[in-house]
Amino acid sequence: MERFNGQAVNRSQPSVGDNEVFDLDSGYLSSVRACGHHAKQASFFNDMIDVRLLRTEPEAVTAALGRRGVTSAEVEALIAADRSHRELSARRDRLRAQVKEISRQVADARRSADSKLAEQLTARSREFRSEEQALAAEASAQADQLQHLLMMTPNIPASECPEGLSDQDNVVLRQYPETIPPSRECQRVPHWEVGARLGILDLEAGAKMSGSMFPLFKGDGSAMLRALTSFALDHHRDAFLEIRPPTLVRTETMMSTGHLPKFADDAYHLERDDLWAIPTAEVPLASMHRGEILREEDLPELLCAATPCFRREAGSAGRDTRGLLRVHEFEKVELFAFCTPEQAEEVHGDILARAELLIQELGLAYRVLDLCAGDLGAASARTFDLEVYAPGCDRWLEVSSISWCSDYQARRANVRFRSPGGGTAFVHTLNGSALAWARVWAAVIETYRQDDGSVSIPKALRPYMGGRDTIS
RNA sequence: GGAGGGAUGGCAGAGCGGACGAAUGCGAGGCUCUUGAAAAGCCUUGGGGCUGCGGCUCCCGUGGGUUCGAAUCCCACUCCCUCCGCCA
Repeated sequence: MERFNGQAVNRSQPSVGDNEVFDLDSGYLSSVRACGHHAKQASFFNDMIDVRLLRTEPEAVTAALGRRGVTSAEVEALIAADRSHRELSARRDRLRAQVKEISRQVADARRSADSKLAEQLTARSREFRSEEQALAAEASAQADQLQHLLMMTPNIPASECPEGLSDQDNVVLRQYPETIPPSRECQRVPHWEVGARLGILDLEAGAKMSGSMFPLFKGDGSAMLRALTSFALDHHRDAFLEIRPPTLVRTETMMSTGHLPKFADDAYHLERDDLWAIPTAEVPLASMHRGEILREEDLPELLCAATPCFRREAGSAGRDTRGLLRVHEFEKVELFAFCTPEQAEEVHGDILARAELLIQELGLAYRVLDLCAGDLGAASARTFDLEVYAPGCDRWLEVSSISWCSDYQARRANVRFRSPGGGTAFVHTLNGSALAWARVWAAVIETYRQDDGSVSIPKALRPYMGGRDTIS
């Protein structure tokens, strides 16, 4: 599928899940494949991992989710809720069937003018009905409970994910350049100082308007942000369709990507209109085909969007508060794909390659991390992070996170495709930033700082900044 | 903000109280015919749960109500569309 991989970088990318997607027995796998045909009932059965897997392979699911820190008690609660829900609805259905049968008899009795019998039957039916209603209420409460548990459960990690429960266990796959050259004296100034001195970053002004961690860029600082966006969009234009989505979205839209219900505290919510400010363009893009059945020949569908991103950063108070290390609002170019399960590995590699290539063209040092099972985002089955090195603050800054979400989001958003055989199956979704600008901006400013205090503009950006080569 | 209209299977669209899980058309799959293709004809074509694997049953935006019986009647909610007003 070279057609969507115009700029192959080195092909030594890691293997992102071979065909044995989950490292379990083949029965498990075939059940993964076989159960793509039941996405109709939007209420319970298309959320997160497949409920059927829970029934058929409870140990495998428990083990797989255990790798990312879900306790077996939690999985058991899920299984119990499912069982209880099925029992209740089966009983309810049996009662409904009886009511139905009786009403048929009523019709007969009426026809044969047997009003006494009709009377009796009616009375019995009423009893059944009230019993049915009680049971229906129970069943629906149980359904809500199951639904809730399902929505809270994260995706099953790919077997290739490194073991581990925290970011300590992430694996550095490679570094570029292999050995980071020692930074020169002039590079050892943090970007907030460089930015302030050159008048291109005014954190105080941003704080005045909106509070701390809302940066304000000025002059060439702002221009460089625009340049980065144009540079990236042009870069991906060969294969990715540019989208400018809304940045305020509904609750369902946030649910689909796995950002809700569990992580509500991380997002900005507009209470009056019940809309959420997107934390990433992945959110609206994943809902672009909500409820649709795509044609297999249209896959992979590759999308690209530049949007602002909003994050409350709750729970990280006091950490990384300097400069642009952690901000509430930043701009980002996001790549997103809908594809078949078979295409996913290649698309994942392609997005990673594109993000890497951008960093290389910007002349920044970076490394690629393979996130361990415990550090994955809720929706992801496998994630690679890209971190650029910022010599001024002497830190690695995460500027991209490239995730394969298998069918987790597709299930929640109910996005399927029809294969030539006629059947439907959930698509796979992938996303990755290419790239998140605030931190890239910081790394560029620090890396390109010169002895005289000016900052030279990376060659790749000069065409987008009127051909100039220096910010001074 | 105001006034209307609508939500049914992959899509379009009928059904307006009793055999409707749902007509019809299109699409899709299979078969026949053909050197092949087209055309034509025949058949199949939503999903869940239970099951003694022969079936049974539930689901017509969501939730309530009326009724012996609801896709069909009533109420509420959600979403979509049209028109008017206001505004970039």
